[in-house]
Amino acid sequence: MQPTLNDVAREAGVSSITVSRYFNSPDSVREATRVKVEAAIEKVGYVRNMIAGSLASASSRVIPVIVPSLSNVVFIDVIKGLQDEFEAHGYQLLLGKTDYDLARETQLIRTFLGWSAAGLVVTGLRHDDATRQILENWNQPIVEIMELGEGLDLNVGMDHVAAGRAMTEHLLARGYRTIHFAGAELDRDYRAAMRYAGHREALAAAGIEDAPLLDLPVRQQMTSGAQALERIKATFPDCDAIHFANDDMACGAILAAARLRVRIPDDIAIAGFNGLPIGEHVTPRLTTIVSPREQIGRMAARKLLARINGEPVGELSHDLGFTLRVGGST
Amino acid sequence: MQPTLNDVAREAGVSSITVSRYFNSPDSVREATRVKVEAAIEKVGYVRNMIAGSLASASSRVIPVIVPSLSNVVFIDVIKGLQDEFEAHGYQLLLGKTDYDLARETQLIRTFLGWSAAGLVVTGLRHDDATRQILENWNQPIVEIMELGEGLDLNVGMDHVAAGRAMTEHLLARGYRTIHFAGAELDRDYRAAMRYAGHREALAAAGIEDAPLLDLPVRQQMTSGAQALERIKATFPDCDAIHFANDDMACGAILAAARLRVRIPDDIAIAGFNGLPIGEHVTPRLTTIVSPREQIGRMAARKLLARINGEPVGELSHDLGFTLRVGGST
DNA sequence: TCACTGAATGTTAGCGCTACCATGTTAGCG
DNA sequence: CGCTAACATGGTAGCGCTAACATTCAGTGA
Repeated sequence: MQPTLNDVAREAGVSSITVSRYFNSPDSVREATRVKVEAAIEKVGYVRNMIAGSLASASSRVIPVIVPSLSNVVFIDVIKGLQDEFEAHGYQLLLGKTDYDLARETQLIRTFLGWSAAGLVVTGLRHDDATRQILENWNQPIVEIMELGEGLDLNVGMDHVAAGRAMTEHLLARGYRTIHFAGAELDRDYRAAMRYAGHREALAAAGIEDAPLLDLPVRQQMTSGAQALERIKATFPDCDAIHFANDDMACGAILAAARLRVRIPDDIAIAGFNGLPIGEHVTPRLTTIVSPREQIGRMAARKLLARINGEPVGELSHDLGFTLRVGGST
Repeated sequence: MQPTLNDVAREAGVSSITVSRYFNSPDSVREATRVKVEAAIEKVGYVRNMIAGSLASASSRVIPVIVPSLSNVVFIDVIKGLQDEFEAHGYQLLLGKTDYDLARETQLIRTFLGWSAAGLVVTGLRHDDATRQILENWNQPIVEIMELGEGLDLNVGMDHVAAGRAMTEHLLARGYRTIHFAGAELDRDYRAAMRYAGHREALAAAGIEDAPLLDLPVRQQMTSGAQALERIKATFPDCDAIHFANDDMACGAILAAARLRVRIPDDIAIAGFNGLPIGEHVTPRLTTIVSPREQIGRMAARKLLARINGEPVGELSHDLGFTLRVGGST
């Protein structure tokens, strides 16, 4: 049997609540007591029982993080940022994955509420009515991440419509006119669809009404990218640029270009989104939009922790922006 | 306030323990009762309080997973496998990261024990004495993943020495003789160092005693790869093959080859390790060893769950093997 | 010296659930 | 129809901790 607070208390010659305070509000125990307690903890080999503490205080130092997928580097980077901040502040990250299924999201959130979580991080602003209802009645802080807008509580992300617009404005400024947008399963990856919307806006602003879209079924992103390039080249010989939904596809296209006898950017320019390292290593370098993935995680964690600790959080919605990184591919 | 088991019980006209049984051993409640309980749960909007349940039963459906890093795709894939299996069986994954620091590992494990975890997944077989002592006294199942050997309890992974040997045997069979091994921070990435040991074995077996090693400080893996190629080409003009510690570095080298005026494989052959998708997209295709990352996660989870449920687990140590995938780079 | 104050510590009563044992209920059988 | 066995359900205690209030203690000024 593991030793309990009482064992420590007996050993230290104090009451158990004093030991509890030693952990939870160290400033409220005297130096001399602290020393005794520390010695006793060491001696009996005490390990805090988080479960009991959470039950008694009706809140646990656990924060569920719900993401749609773990196959996408984007979410990995976000998780990294979250995990770093949480761990540094003594909070544990509980990982949930929806596979882009809103019903699954509801189910996960239900389960997680049973953990008396201190807060919640959830991807996106689109939820089930059921999810929305549960969360509106839950009185712990929530951060919705990735995109920007009117949310349930806190919100950290970037403007995907603006990002799509910015990239297409760049392509137009470079003189490209017949710009195709290529993505994979845009119905589930609705943030990519938002970038496509921005893309259309930019084209419309330049007087171009036609915004051809190639929406492939996902297999493997790089393969889809290569396939997209091949398909567009064959079908639309006058296409002069492809705006890809992400860097993986874009790099897949660049890497396949030699084989397909396409010169980049002379025959077709290629643009991506995310700013993954690989974009810096292909030839020519990929023009892309660097998304603040890890920062989103960090900032989301910080806001959540601030809210939990009753500190000011500033603006409810936090835009972390993005950067256009121009390479040789456009 | 959230409704409790008692509220459900009152509503259903049964006792709270019956509702508890409805959740924990559904087979032991009568059909008629089950229906009443279900209706009551629905009516009051009951959500199970996992914390209270875990305290009472002294075990929670939580499984801590400890990995050294989240920046490495390898661990991401493993986590994906683990998460899939755990989630399907109603277990939650608690994520911990050591940053390759064994003392941090001890600390994390201590914290996690306070969660009355049902089991534990930890990376590698090398641990602190403190960690070892804690875990030996802990009577819940443990899986050590990635490498193979005599462990604390269960063990799922692959043989890294054999993998290194296999690749170098392939290179030797292709006729390469002056083979350099290039890695990054091999002291912390000791599994890569094991592959280097296998590499040396293969060379020795072929009567080659010299096994030059380039161990770079990590910056970004692809960049290090490019750098390694550049450095080796400049310093060792007669080197005819580089055996890289991983695919990222190897692909970094392949992508930098044109710029460095190195023809692959004619001037220098390139080999990697892991079997990442990108290896299939570079030109020439990367020769690599496909590691069973996601399977390691799945198998580890399955063994752990089997042990938790008192089912047979088979061999304590499970070798998931590896495959040599030959591309044009060798 | 004593009342007075604020800081430090203690007492008590649960948090919501499940283990354990006790009791009731049903079906099967001679 | 009574008896038994198997099944279904209930009562009670307690998991290890913390919230809330109660008490003690040290230090202060009159």
